[in-house]
Amino acid sequence: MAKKTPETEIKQKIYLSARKLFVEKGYHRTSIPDIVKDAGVSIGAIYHHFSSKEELARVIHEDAVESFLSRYQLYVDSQRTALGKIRGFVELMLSWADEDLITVNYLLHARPKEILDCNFTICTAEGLEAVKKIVEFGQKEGTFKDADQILLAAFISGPVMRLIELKTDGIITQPLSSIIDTTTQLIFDALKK
Amino acid sequence: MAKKTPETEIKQKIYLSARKLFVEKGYHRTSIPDIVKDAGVSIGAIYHHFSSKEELARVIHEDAVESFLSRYQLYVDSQRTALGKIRGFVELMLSWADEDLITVNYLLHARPKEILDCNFTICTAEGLEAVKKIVEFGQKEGTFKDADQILLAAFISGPVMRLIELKTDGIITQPLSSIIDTTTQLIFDALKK
Amino acid sequence: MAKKTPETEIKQKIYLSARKLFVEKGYHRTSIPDIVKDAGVSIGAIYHHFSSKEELARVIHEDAVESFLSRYQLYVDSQRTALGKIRGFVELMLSWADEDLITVNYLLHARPKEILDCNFTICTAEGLEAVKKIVEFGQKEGTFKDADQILLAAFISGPVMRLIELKTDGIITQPLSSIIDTTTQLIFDALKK
Amino acid sequence: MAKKTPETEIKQKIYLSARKLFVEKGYHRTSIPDIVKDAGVSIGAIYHHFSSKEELARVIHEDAVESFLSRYQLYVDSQRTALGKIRGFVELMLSWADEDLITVNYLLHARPKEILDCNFTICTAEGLEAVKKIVEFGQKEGTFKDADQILLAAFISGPVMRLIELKTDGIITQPLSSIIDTTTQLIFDALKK
DNA sequence: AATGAATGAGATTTCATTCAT
DNA sequence: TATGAATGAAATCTCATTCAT
Repeated sequence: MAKKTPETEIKQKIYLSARKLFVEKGYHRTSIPDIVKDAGVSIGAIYHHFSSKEELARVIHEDAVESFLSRYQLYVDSQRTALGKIRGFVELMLSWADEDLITVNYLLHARPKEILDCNFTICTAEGLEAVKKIVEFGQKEGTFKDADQILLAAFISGPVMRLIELKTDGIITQPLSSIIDTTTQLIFDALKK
Repeated sequence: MAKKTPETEIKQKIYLSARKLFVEKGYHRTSIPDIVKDAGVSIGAIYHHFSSKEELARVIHEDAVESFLSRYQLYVDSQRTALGKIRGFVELMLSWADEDLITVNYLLHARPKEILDCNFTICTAEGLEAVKKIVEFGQKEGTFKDADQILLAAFISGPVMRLIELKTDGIITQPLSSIIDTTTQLIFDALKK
Repeated sequence: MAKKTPETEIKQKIYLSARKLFVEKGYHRTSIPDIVKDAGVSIGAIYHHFSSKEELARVIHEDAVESFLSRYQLYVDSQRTALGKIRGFVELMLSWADEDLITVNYLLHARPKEILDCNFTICTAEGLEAVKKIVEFGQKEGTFKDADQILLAAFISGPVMRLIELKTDGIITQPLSSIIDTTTQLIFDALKK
Repeated sequence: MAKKTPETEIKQKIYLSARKLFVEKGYHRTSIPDIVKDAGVSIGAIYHHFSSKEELARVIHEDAVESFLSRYQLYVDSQRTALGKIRGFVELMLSWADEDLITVNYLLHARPKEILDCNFTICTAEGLEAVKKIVEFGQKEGTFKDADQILLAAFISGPVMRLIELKTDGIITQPLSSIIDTTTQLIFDALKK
């Protein structure tokens, strides 16, 4: 498992409650007392383990990015064809969302702008780089269209993100893993020459 | 012009400053004093024109939805082919984003959950319905695949939303209207039989 | 009256309560709720008039310094002999302490170090300069000893400050103005050639 | 040596760091974590050796008083003339300040009001008594003026305290022991008949 | 003796909102 | 209409202290 888990049991409880509440209610509508209630710990314990509410959000976010990147290696880098890589990416995201919708949503929606003054769009940036690498590979392979890489990348991440959103909003009810194949095919249809 | 414009100059100033700040910093990080400063009006003026901060957000949001729907009629409903409707939708969104990125972002990102307790997911709901109508049309026409409508809809809205995000983040620098044709083509390639 | 008085009645109440409490209990043992209770105003009113507790202390302090300087002009600068200036200084401090022990104590004891990170020892600095000017004058006049100016200055301010402290602590019970003459004489005996 | 030194090395470290920080930043701005950092010990160690932060302050203070009193015996009580006693007091204070400015400042400035609810003005009280004894001696001897004893006492302690303050603030840079003679002479000039 | 995780009361400050003018 | 002084609930965070190890 690539997920970095916090050391102590209490730290873990704080971490999980905070992540859940941040996704459910948003960062700003989640107060420290909310986390205290949900995690069943004291205020002091939170500040003992995390220097501030903001730092708590940052740690959660960085863990999610790290988790994404290690899954990416497993599902995408290991594939040797463009189609395989697309399928890997789709499978990574959709099955991960089935398994841990909270973390995936945190990754997709924790808009740093909402939390921090300075933009550290590590999410957008890292996510984009990862997907652009797939596009580059497909173009070198000769499988993909020669259109702008960023545009093509939007056709990989865009539909996947949208599907996860629709699952979160309860509009899609079936497991996302049941539509991995179709999704992969549609993306491929869009990108292939 | 479909945009409902506030009546007085002061109300207009409040409206524009609030919308700008909500997009720039998020709803919760924008305080009434922030709006006072930016708009150069008094606290009293804000509460004279809007009953609460929440109502201010709701008015802005509803205007954006209304604006979207009237543009939808113009660009999409008027089209008589599935391809035409896709092109219309893409053109509507991308040229609108070029023209008024703030409003479009407000529409896409104002997550009601962040603002209100009760979900008034008018955005997601309305947006989804609109796009699903295109899918239905294309399937009736016999042009589109017979896959799940929601899945196909995700291939229309997903990439478009992603492109607007990338423009907002400064990763795409060219006008979005310059990629209307290619985007349309890629969506069509994904959906067509 | 040289004392700058705050504009509104409420601001005035906050100012006076804060000054009283800061002197009585010290800056750090005086909480905002303490001031709220004593002044009979709301928390919000305090923050409406003063940007922070620290600023409240700074304003009080600066007023006291300003008040000191204008009294100094009146009592000391107007005198044309060294003895007259010493008497003026002693009278200024001791009669002021009789009249407004709180302000004088604030001036003498508000150790900026207790309140702020950076030292802005305006009190010490201003006070010292004022007293050093008397010493310079007396040396030019030929009345005072030729010892180090700072040392001589310590014989003007030191006993006066000590007397005010003893009055504050309740060890001296008579009005300080009753010992102006003797105090002046003793200082003069120490400094004169 | 009259100074009661804490028994263990760790207790000593805590004691010295606390005293230094109390003087540097004031009692209230010094937190237990500050002492932990400065002394390089654990929280537990502090509470093992001292029952509370307040007790730590009290022990430091009482040590300083005790140290003062034993020095007083040595420097003042041993003298058999009023002039000798004044010189003894001045030497005691100024050379002690050169040697251990922190302790002396603690003695002079630790305003109990800042620390405790109940006044334990041991400093003011003990200090005053000591100096008043010199005045009594000088009056009995027939050397000193017949003015109020407290007033005369203020001319012994006031200038000395002021000089130490000026040294602490960096306004006096030379060693205070270099001005023992002049200071003695000036005090004597003020008090003598 | 020594540690440091855990506690929770209490501190300062913010900010949406009201209301007298 | 328009103003901004005033309110006070609620937010984040600090810190002296306890206690199991």
